[in-house]
Amino acid sequence: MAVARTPRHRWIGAGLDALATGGPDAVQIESLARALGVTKGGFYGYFADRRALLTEVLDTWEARSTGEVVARVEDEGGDAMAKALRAAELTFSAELRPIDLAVREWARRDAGVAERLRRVDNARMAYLRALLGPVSADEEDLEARCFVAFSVAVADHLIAADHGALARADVRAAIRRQLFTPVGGVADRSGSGPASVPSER
Amino acid sequence: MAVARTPRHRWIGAGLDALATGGPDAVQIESLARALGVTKGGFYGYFADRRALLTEVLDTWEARSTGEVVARVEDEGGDAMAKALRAAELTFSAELRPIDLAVREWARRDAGVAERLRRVDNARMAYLRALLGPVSADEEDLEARCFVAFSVAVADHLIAADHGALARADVRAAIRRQLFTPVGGVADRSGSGPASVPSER
DNA sequence: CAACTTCTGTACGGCACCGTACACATGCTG
DNA sequence: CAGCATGTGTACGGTGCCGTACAGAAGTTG
Repeated sequence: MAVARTPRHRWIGAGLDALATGGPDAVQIESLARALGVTKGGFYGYFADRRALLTEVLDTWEARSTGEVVARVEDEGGDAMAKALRAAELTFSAELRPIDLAVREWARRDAGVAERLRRVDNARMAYLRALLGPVSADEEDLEARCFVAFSVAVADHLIAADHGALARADVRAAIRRQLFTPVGGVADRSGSGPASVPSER
Repeated sequence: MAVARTPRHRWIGAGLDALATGGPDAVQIESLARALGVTKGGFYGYFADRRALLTEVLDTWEARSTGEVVARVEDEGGDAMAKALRAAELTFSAELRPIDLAVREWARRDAGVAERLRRVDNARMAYLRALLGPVSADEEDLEARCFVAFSVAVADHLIAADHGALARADVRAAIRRQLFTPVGGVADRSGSGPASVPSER
């Protein structure tokens, strides 16, 4: 048996890279083959067609974004808050974030992708609720805090504006403090509190 | 002189539609021609090539997103707050928002587009600062409020999560109240206050 | 109405990608 | 080492899009 230089997972990995940098249209078989230093000869032994690859790429992203994150977090242990923070950190890591943004854009045009994203986002939002519940006044306040945290995390790399004398990290830190300030409490200005909006890893 | 059935602005309009729904890759000359019920025969009389069209599509978007918005706002009059709110409403209208999202994704891969987006976002952020300045404690608080408002507006249609018993509009309304609550003040729960995060038009 | 200007349809060559077919090489296995 | 299974390179036909060339239609102007 000839050894496989380019097994399934390498094609999927290359597909994830292409998706992250160029969107779904950039996931092209011949293009991936060039990136892998191969021709497309072996591709069709693993996948029926391009669509099948895209499905598996999404499967992999979904698994990494939920199951694997949960597994790593549970493995590392800690209290509920530490776990939720670590999960957010892993979810918006430098590797996963570009894929996340590409999937969001993709979901605007593909109902199937939108449904996957809904599942994943709901799972993530559940983590956030567990984290921010203790400091929130009621359900409405909790949802508002969660949605703000999620929105800032998603939009951070999509908004190009400057902030005068402040750096983007300063703005994120200020938002983070407000999100973790209990209702009626005084803002904790002491510095690096818990980070629901993770900085670059 | 034969009358032009398909003048410049119609090609640009079709290009904007394609950009909004499918991203820059979907702006294809023969595809636009089909959408216009024409062949590409006349296209190259107006534009040197596809790249030239994309440039003019971006020019048009930039003008509409800044200049035309300002012009309409100034024309309608009102105090500073009313003007800023109207500007936000126009900026995230149903026609402009999909283009806005497509441009943001595009900017991740194209430095020229990123530079345009930076100009536009800075102009928009200046409006927001004028609006939220009076209720903010200091520059950091102001930037945090502006960035939250901007992030929620951008990410609203990119996040697929549900909110339990609440509707997304409820969550947006709660965030809006907090953004407009002066420092140390009590949240105004009376209902429809000013809308920095515009609802669907 | 005739000549002219301008826009549009059609046809073409080139290129890139998809998916198929098949020959070949590579390294197990008896 | 012979035989075989499997992954890979190469070649091909089909399709869709880009950009060019040109002929003809449509409307304008004298």
